[in-house]
Amino acid sequence: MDLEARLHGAAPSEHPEALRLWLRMLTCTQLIEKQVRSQLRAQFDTTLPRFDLMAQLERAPDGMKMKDLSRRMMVTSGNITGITDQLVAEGLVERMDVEGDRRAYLVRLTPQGRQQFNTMARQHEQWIVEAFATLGDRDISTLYRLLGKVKEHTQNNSLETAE
Amino acid sequence: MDLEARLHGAAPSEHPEALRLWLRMLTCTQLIEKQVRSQLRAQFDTTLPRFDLMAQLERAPDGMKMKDLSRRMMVTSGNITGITDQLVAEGLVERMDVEGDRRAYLVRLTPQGRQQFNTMARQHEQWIVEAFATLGDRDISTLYRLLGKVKEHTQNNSLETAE
DNA sequence: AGCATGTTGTTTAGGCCTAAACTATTTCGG
DNA sequence: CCGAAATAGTTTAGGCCTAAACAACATGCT
Repeated sequence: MDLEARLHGAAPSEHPEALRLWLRMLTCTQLIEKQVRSQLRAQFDTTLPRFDLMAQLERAPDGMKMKDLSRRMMVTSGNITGITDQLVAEGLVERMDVEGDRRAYLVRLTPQGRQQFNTMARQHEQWIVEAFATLGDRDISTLYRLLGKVKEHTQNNSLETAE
Repeated sequence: MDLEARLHGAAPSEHPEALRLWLRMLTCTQLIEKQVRSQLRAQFDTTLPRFDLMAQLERAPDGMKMKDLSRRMMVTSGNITGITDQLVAEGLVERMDVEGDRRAYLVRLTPQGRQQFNTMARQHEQWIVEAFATLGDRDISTLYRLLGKVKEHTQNNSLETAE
């Protein structure tokens, strides 16, 4: 039922708190994400990656290059190719040539895609608000601030190790 | 580069804080998880799901039924079948008949599997400690407590909607 | 006992995701 | 200008994950 009982059976550890926190964080995101995926599927017959890609495009009315989508979504280019293909087939998104660079495409929402995304985004926000409804404004901003530190630290760290 | 700029372009929302928090939380877990996956691959030539399954078994010296693994890891039975097959092929895990129930198996670590897991678990803990190294003990326990509220709330909620 | 119902694990089809190899194009140094 | 290196996107092979259908077995009711 629960991921949070996973490790450190044999080796007595010096920092069990960080590990417990990590497992709890993972459990939370998985629970919420499962909810969101299941609702997207049930109510809109779509998937989270498709929704996420459309969410990126919604903020770029003139379209985005696939490479930029890949960077923003933190996934490989090959992955973007696949998701885009499907959204194109569903008529929600279109590839446009980039003048001045015959390698690249601009991807943008079709009017139908934009309309459908807006409907989904309203629902999506409700699901998320409900997921955190147990927390007060103060708790939410505390969480946001602390996770900000973790995010900065991890991003800097992965730059180092990637070098 | 960053998921945290995803939604609410058109519809002015009433609770943007929860949404921002969610996107940041997702970014954090994805960054850390990518690190862990990449290290598991580089250092031990294995994957996170395999590691997670072994972590479950490490705490159950007499083995676990596949259904219990499925519940604990919050994934489908079919998924457990696949991961177990691979670990069996690698000699890290074994299926044993359950006396009194000819449908089920007990899965447990082989001695080799247990040894390899302990080595990996020590490294894994280090990676996690480093991921949260920017936070003090007090921040960690605050995060842990607040996420505990989210976890309880979401678990209760999913029970309701599943009924 | 006998049958309906539920449970355990497997299989299948399909989507997501990656790393690595590949194609086509652009850019840049000389 | 020309060749080398970099970049954009695609393809491929393979692992993860799900939902749904299925086979084998267990349980419980009458």
